[in-house]
Amino acid sequence: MLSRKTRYGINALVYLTRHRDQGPIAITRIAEAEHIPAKFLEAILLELKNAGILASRKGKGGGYYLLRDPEKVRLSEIMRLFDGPIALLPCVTNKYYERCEECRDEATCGIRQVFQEVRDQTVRLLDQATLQEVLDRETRLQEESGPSKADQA
Amino acid sequence: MLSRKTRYGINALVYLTRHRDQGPIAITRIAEAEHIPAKFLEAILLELKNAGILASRKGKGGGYYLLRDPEKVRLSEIMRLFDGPIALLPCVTNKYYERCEECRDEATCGIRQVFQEVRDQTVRLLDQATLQEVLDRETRLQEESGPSKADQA
DNA sequence: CTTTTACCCTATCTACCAGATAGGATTTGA
DNA sequence: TCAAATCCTATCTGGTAGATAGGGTAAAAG
Repeated sequence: MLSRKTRYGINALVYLTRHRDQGPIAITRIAEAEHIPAKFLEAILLELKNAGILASRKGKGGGYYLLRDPEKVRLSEIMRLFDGPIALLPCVTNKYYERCEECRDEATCGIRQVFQEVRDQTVRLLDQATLQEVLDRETRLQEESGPSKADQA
Repeated sequence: MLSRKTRYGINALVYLTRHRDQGPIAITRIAEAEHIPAKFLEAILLELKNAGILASRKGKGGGYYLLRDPEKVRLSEIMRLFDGPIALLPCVTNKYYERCEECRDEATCGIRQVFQEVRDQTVRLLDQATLQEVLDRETRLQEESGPSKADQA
C-alpha cells in the first residue's frame, strides 16, 4: 500500500495541476479541498519543493505552484520520493538495488524472475502516468459518466 | 516492498515444493538451507499450516510438508496472507475494499484508474505464479545459464 | 514408559517509523 | 506595521516488523 504521504502528495499535485492557471495556491486551500491535515501537507509540499517539482511564494497571496511541466512529472517519481523503491524485492529494483540475503543464486531464482516481471509492468504503467495524463483521464471519465445527467437536457 | 515474513514464507514454500518427495521436513533444515531465523520461520510455517497450505507431523522424523497441490498455491495468496492487500490504494482492492477518505468521486478519479490498472496487472502475474510455476522457471533458468559449464564436457 | 525429537503456542522485546502536531522564524504584500 | 503565508525543527504517539524466550504437547524409538 502507498503511504499516506504519497497519497496526499499525489492528490495535492493533481489539484495544483488542475488549477495551475490561478497562480500560487495556499496550503490551507489544498488541505481543505483534498481533506488533508494542513500541517502534514505542509511537510509534504516542502519535500516536493526541495525535489524541484514545486515552487512557492511566501507572504500574502503566496502559496505553491507547479514548477515543472505536468507532462514531465510521473507518478513513479512521486512514489519513489516518498516511499522508496517500487519493486517488491530489493533484488529487482533498478534504482535501489540490494542483494537478497536469503537468495543463493540470483541468476536462477524463479521467485526473482516473477517479481522482476511485476516490477517492469508496474513501472511501465507508473511512468506513463504523468500529472497531465491523470487529469486527462479525469476528463474522459467525466464525459463517460456525466452525460447521463447533464446531456439529457 | 514485501515484508520479511512473506519473503521467508515464499522461499520456504518453494523449498518444500522442491523436496516434496522426501516426506516431512524439519523447520531447522529449511531455516539453514534458506538462511532464515529458525524461530521466526516457526511462526511463519504455523501460519501457513493454519491457512491450510501446509501440514505437519510431530515427533521424530516429523516436520512440514505441502498439503495442497503446488499448482494450486499462488504467490498472490501467500502475499495476501502475510501482507494483506496487493493493491496500492484501498479503493482498488477487490478483497479488502475500503473507500479513500480524501477521494471525492471515485467514478471519475484519474488516480484511481491508474492504480486500478497497476493492481490488475500485478494480480494477473501473481495469480499465474504458482509454486509449481516458480520451480519450472528455476529449471528453465538453469538450463539457460548452466550449460556453459556443465554441458561443455 | 522414558527419552528424544520436533512442532505448538503465548508472551515479550527492541527498534523503527508513519502519521500527525506544536511553535516559532522568516518573508512578502498591503 | 500588521497580517498572511511559507519555512523549519522538534516532538509525540501508536503501531508494528522482526526477532527471541521458554515452556507445553504430541509422536516415535527403544
